Amino acid sequence: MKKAALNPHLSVDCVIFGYNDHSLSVLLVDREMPPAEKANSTYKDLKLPGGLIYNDELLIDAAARILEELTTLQGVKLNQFGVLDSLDRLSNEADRKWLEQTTGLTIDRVVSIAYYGIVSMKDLPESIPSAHWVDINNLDKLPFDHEKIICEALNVLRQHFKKEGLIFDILPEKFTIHQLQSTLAVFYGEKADSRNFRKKIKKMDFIVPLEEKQQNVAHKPAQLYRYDKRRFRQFSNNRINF
Amino acid sequence: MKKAALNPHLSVDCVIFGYNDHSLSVLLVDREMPPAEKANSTYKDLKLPGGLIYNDELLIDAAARILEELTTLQGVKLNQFGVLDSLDRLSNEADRKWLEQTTGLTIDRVVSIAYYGIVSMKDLPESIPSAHWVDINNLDKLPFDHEKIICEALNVLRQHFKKEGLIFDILPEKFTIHQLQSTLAVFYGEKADSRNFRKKIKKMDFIVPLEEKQQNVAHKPAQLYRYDKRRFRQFSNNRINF
DNA sequence: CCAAAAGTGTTCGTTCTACACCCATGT
DNA sequence: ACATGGGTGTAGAACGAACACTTTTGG
Repeated sequence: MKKAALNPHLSVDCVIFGYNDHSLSVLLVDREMPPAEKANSTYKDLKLPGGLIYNDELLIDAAARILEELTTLQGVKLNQFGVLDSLDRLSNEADRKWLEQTTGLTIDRVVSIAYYGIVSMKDLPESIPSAHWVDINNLDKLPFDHEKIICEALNVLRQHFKKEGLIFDILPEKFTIHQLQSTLAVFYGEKADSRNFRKKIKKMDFIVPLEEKQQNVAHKPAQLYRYDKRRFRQFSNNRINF
Repeated sequence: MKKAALNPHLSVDCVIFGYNDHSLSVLLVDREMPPAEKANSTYKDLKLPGGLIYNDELLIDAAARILEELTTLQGVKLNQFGVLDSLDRLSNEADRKWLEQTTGLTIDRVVSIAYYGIVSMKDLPESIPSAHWVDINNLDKLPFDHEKIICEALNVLRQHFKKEGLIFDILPEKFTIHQLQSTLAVFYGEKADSRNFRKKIKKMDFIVPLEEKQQNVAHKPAQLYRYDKRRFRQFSNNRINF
């Protein structure tokens, strides 16, 4: 029930990372094209979820809305990380026609603002209609500059883990050091020495031990910790040492 | 001689830092307003140089063009660092009218992409018509969110010094360690121990000693160095230790 | 001979790295 | 009893911080 019009010059694109215990994927959506065009395209018909914004809409709200429309995902925390303004983004005639057909507008120039988000694939239904998880290491050719965007998103995301404590957004409220370490490992693709890792963590006073341990696990139950955002903001002079 | 139209939805803003041996300033331009409005405004009539882009223009080209139009500065290397999309950017009626009058367009929503640049004030004419250098520590109230933008620009700039070797863009091709250190000091507002600084620098093999020394200086002539971009890209695993 | 910046080493504390074994629990 | 992850300590290397004096040049 939007009153404002679509803005034919501004779009958003979303890079949604999905992780589980072992792998990291990106969410891509199907692009429907007229069959004639389909034959011509050198690309797979997968793209990042994205689209035009409304004139009375914040970019981040547009990103959330479009993500929901295309993938049904809700409540994903989105972070802006880039701007795409090259003049040849629509140089593929099929791409432009597709946009004009799906929006009903005349499109000449679209600048796109890029967002990324992270979700746990385990918390989601097995499959999402008209969307697909693609492993970060198996990306095929994608339309536009979408590969570059994804790569850039991953870099920014890793920085945000360090600078903004973003990792704690995707951990449960109570977590073990092991969980923290192996979640990080998924995003960095490597696992460091766990003794040294523990030493580091214990020095970070924004990671607070609870008076509580794991229960019902088939091994020595682990100490649980929580993340104290306030202490992080105050104390840390920026940049965690992960 | 542009054929394309102004894009009423997209603008750029430029934060141009000017430095000399001792201080760091930002370039602001006068904003002409009808006298009636002028009386109402709580702001000084200074703003960041910025304006709408043309539809066939890259954002960075627009930024360079607008910077030149408003300040006559040419050839400043510009770096994108932010996006401004809040809905109340034009909630000050005077601001919106000013935009509509100067562009001749109906303006409802403008998203702005922010760029920063750095120039040596010594290399420029004493005064620039209708523009002013304002010391970074003496910023008065500015329209919109321009104060926040400037602050953000400075943070990003400091990061780019470390991550992208940006500092070497503003040093002469042949420079001394002292020059490097005191230039950094202007942007960080502090100067560290020079013995330790030298030790650090000597370990960076992308800072290469030349077979050449200063001449005609009233003190022991200093070793000159150059910056080797290729070695920096290859070797440095990102982030100089300044 | 003075002013001005160049250049140089050592010590001490901190942090980083590499590395191997026993512990508590559920099945 | 075994499988699973939880949890611990130490030694050596690398790094960062603090610190003061001599050198070379031009004026």
